[in-house]
Formats: sequence, C-alpha cells, structure tokens
Amino acid sequence: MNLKQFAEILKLSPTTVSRALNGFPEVSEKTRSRVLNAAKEHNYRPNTQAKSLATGRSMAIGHVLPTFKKEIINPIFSDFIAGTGEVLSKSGYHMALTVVEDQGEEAAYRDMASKKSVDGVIIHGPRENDSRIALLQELGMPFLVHGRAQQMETSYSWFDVNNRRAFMRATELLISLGHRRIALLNGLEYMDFAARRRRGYEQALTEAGIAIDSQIMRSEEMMEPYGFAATMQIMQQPNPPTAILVSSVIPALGVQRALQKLGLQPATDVSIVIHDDQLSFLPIDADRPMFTSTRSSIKAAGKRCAAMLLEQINNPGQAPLTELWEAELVIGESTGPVRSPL
Amino acid sequence: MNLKQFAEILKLSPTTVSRALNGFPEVSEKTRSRVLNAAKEHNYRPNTQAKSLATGRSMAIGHVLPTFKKEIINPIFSDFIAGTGEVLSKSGYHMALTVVEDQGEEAAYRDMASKKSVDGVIIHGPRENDSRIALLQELGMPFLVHGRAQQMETSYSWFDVNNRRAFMRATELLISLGHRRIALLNGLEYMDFAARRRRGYEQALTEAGIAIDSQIMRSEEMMEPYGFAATMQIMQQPNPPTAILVSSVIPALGVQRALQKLGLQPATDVSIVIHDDQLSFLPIDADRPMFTSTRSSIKAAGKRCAAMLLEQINNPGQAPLTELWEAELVIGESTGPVRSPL
DNA sequence: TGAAAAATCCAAAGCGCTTTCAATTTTTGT
DNA sequence: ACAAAAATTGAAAGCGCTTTGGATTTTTCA
Repeated sequence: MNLKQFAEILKLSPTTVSRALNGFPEVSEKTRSRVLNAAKEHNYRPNTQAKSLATGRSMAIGHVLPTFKKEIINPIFSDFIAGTGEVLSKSGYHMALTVVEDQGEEAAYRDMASKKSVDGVIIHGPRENDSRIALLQELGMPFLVHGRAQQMETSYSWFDVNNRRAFMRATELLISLGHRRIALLNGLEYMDFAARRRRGYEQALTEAGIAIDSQIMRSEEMMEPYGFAATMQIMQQPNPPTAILVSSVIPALGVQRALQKLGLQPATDVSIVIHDDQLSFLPIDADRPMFTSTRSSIKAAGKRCAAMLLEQINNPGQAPLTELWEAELVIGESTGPVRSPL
Repeated sequence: MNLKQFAEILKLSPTTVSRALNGFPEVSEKTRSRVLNAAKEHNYRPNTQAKSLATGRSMAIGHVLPTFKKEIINPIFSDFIAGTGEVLSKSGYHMALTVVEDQGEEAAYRDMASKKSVDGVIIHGPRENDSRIALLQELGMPFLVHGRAQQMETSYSWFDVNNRRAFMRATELLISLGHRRIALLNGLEYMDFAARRRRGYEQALTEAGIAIDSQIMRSEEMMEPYGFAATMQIMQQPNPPTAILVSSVIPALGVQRALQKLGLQPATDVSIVIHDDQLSFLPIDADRPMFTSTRSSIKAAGKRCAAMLLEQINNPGQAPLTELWEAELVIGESTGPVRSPL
C-alpha cells in the first residue's frame, strides 16, 4: 500500500497523512492519532527509497569493510557493531555494510557519497596516516573515526581509547612488580592504535631506564596462533622476558597455550597483561579475572561512536566532536612479582 | 550531479544515458563507451534511492539481528557476514543490518517488506520451529534460512550443514577409540542446529548400545566460560567422561583451560572433539590441528547463502533451493584411545 | 533511388514520498 | 455577528531515476 491509497482510506489528502506521520505541528492531534492508528491497523509504512529521495536522507550509516584487512571484519568488529546497531536502531537508522576488495575502498566511499546511500560513515581501523579522512572531508560526508590518525586531530571527529596511556600504565605496573624484561605482542603497527600502544610501552620503559629491545617485540595481526608462535619463540630465546604485554584476548589465548606447552605458569613464571575489549564471547571479568588487563568495552565504544556520528549528522556544520576514554586497569590472576633470576 | 545534468554535458537525453549505463541494447556501442567514460571522468553515479524507487529493487539484502540473542551477533556471525558480503558486493548488493530488541523482530521484517528496503533477507539461527519462516512467506519476501527449521523443509530455501551426521560421526569416532562415556557440551538446544547435533550424538550412542546420560550433557550459549564451568563440573563428578564433544572452538577454549586446571592432558586423559567453524581469528588447522574436529567453514557458508539468495531474488517464483553440506572429520591432537580405567 | 526495416535517440509519465503555496475551515476579538 | 487571525487541510511540483511509446535517423534491399 502506498501513501495515496492509504490516504484514500482515511479520506484525507496525502499531504495531511504525511504530516501526521512525521509529527508536523500543522495537523490536529485528533487527525494525527486517527492516522497513526490506521497506519498500525493497515500496516502502512512509507516506502524507504521514496522517502529518502524526497528528503535527501537515507537513514542509514555506512561501514566499508575491506576484505584484505582481517583486522576489520573480525570478532572485535562484531561486538562493536552490536553496540552501534543498538543505538542507531533507536533513532530509526540502520547500517549499510559494503564489503570491498583491497583497492575498491576509495571507490566505495565515493559511491556512497554520490549515490547518497548513507548519511554518514564510521571509519574503522585508522592507519597512522589515513587517506580516508581527507577523502571524506572532500566528499563532504559526515564521518566518525573509531580511533585516531596522526593527522590534525582537531579537524575531524573521532572516538578513541587512550591506548598509549593504557599500555604505559600496564608497563608501569609490570615494572613496579620488578619486571625489567617485558615483551610486547602488539597488533599491526601501521594501525594507529597499535602504534600508540607501542609508544606507551616504550615510554614507560624509557622512564624506568630500561632499554628497548626489539628482540622481544612483535607486531602482527591479533590472532590466536600469533600469540602462540611469538611466545614460543620469545620464551626460548637466550634471555627470555619475565612478563608479556598482549594486545588482545585472542592472541593471549595463544600465549597461554604456549606457556602451557613450555610448562610455565602464568603469574608465577611469566606475568601477562592483556588489553581486554570485553568481547561478549570471551568474558574474562570474574571477581578475580584470569588476566590482568587494560579494559575498555568495544561494545560501549560502538554505542558511543554511533551517538557521536548521529550528532554530527543532525548538526551539520558544527565543530568536530572528539572523545578519549581511559581504559581501566584491572588486576587479575596473570600477574605477579618477578621471580628471582634462575 | 544528477542524470539530467550529466546528460546535458554529453548532449544526450537522460533516456539514452540511462540505457547506456544499464547495458540496454538500444544504444550504439559508440555512445555507450562515450557515456561510460564520461561517467568515470565526471564521477557520476546514479542516486541509489531514485534508482530503487524507479526499479522497485533496493539492491540490498537484510539481516535482522535481535540483541538478546548473543547467538547471532557474535564472532561466528562476523565470519559469516564476511563471506556473504564478498559475494553480494560482486553483484552490486550491499547488506542492511537492523538491530532490534527482543520483541521487535517481527516488526522489523514487516518493516523491510512494506518499506521495500531490501530485496531479500537471510534468516540466522533458526529455532526448531521458527515463526519467521511463515512470516516471510506471508510477506512475500525472498529469504534464505541459514540452517533449517523442523517445519516443511521443502517449502522454503535453506542452506545447512549436516549437523546431525557430523556429531554422529564424531561420536562414532570416539566410540571406536574405546570411549563409552562421552560428554556433550552443546549449544542452546532450542536452536535447530544444536538439536540436530544432539540427535546425532544420541543416535551414535544408542547404536553402540551406550545409555544416554543427561549428567554429562549440557546445553548453553557457546562462550568460553561455559566450556570451563561445564568441564570443571562434569569432570569432578563421580563417574567422569573420558571424552568430550564440544559445539564450538570457543567453549573448547574453556574446556582446555579447565583441563589444565585439573591437571588433565587432552588426548591422553580426556579426548576432545569439537565442531570447528574455521573462524578466521582462531584457525586450528595446522598440519596436525590441535583439536580433532568436525569442520565446516562458516565463511564459505556465508558465501553460498548469499549466492543462493541472489538466485532466489533473480528468479522469482522458482522452487525453493536447498543445500546440505557435509562437515569434514579432521583428526587432530586432542583425541586418543581411552585410558584403561583408573 | 525510394520504400521498408533497423537502429538510434528522445519526451514524458511514473515510482512514492515531502513540501511549498494556497485554499478552506475554525477560532478569536470586538 | 462579522472581519481578522489562526488552525487545518489540499493541490501540485519536485526528488532522480527508469521505461513506454514515439520520433528521427540510418541502413537495407528491390
């Protein structure tokens, strides 16, 4: 059923019906409730594309997902999107996901802009210097970066967790426990968040007068086997670390597996601190969590990102919004004082 | 830029340009390539909503994601969607995700149907008897079920893995290794796939003359802590199992953690068989995988589901499509012959 | 060469909505 | 009770595209 037919049933003009449905003040409350009830009864809903065409708003926000970066379509993403979706749907928005191959990313954004298929986008996994930011600014498309890029932090809207500080504090914690040889299993360091984490780690070491040793630092995609392989390797080196800093629960599972294989006990033999995104399927937050962690919910981040983007969309021309959350440092069972050297 | 303006640049009518762009035969190859080049040069792309409005096709397929079922927005979903998205984008489709609260699910489907905002939907996580199937049939919306429901399997399109058979074979394998006390850590059994798995497990036991013992069977959401808690409990019972069948890698991690805590060795003390969805971030497929598993890639499933749905959409009125894949039984390091009783 | 056939192009209607501008009805103030 | 003001409703244009039916040009063939 379309508007015209629906209006005929009501013996009203399409104009009035449209106004009633969209909450315009020109229509009397009596008519409005009559329309609203009839809409429910006859199950009438305005056609999306017609509405979008007329209003110029698509009521959708976009995510462009490049296939080659597993960093993006991953379990972390699914939790993030659960948060985003929740907030968006409350405002009548939905999400449009476009999967693109490597090169197609720029084209996908241009597409969305010129087709006007979304009202805004969320940028995932920003690089240290990310070309998408300039692109979207050029296209005049509202966007929000989940994370940050190095460039001009005041010129665009972003939401981020203080990754540098989180890893600095984590490192400091380990140092305060007497550890002086601390490994870092980082994410891919061309990703901005990983670069920042590394800086936090290095800063803490430097301030404690500990030399940075690339022998015990790794940077790879955050998957389980990475944690396993890196730990096996690092722990079997001549001068193995007494503590390991891990970028996510997922590689941490691999770390754990490796330690087990090596016959090493977390906390007593090797301390572990991880960054915990509070993934819904891997909750580690018991009364005494199994891992000591820098904790920050990715789902909450998703919610906040959605809200911020909507605000941008609804107030065009306003100054960029930025927000930086601190991660929580949670002491769990995986850390302890350094063992006296063997 | 809109079609009219773009046509003016070319000194052609909008009609011709539209035809050239959409590959209609009435336009000469010369004009077509001229149009195509100009489109690229001027970065012209037809407005999505206008096009949809005119054609009646949205070029999107929908996913309705209820928030309360973590079963759906989860890491498995993210891999699935990566597959779906890949196939869809090759056909010019994108995905529209709508997150809804508990009750809102039916409304969301009605919404999509009456707003014509998607051309088809994929149904996730079917229950044993799922009301969404009848609903979508009533709405006349093309859909494909990932999994099956009990009802009338010939009346709708579905794609499924032979879960019953997979778990039957897994159980048989364990039995052939001498195990007679086999625990089952299943997913939620109101989900069709889990119910089928259970039947497969029970069938194998029954055929081997082994009694079914609900003391060593669990059914919960497939998260890590579930695997841990269930294993701790089951293994500390009077008559603990010698083997455990686990519904997913994720709880299997918990199982592993529990065994470690209990000082039990996989394969030697307790055999483990899991179902492996080949999640991208938890690949367990080495030359000799760490887990023996029934393996079936969720991403491949996503791809196939997308292709099947597109076929449905493009051939309206054709008979329902169904496809059943067999899982692969892969021997890994987590199974071995039963230990002689203590 | 000229009529018929084929190829190429275009004007205009329509998809279902919003919104401007105008018309109509109701309320207000004297 | 009547003009002016306010409230309520509608007609019609427009959003940017596709597509029908028709017009124009080019090609074919006797």
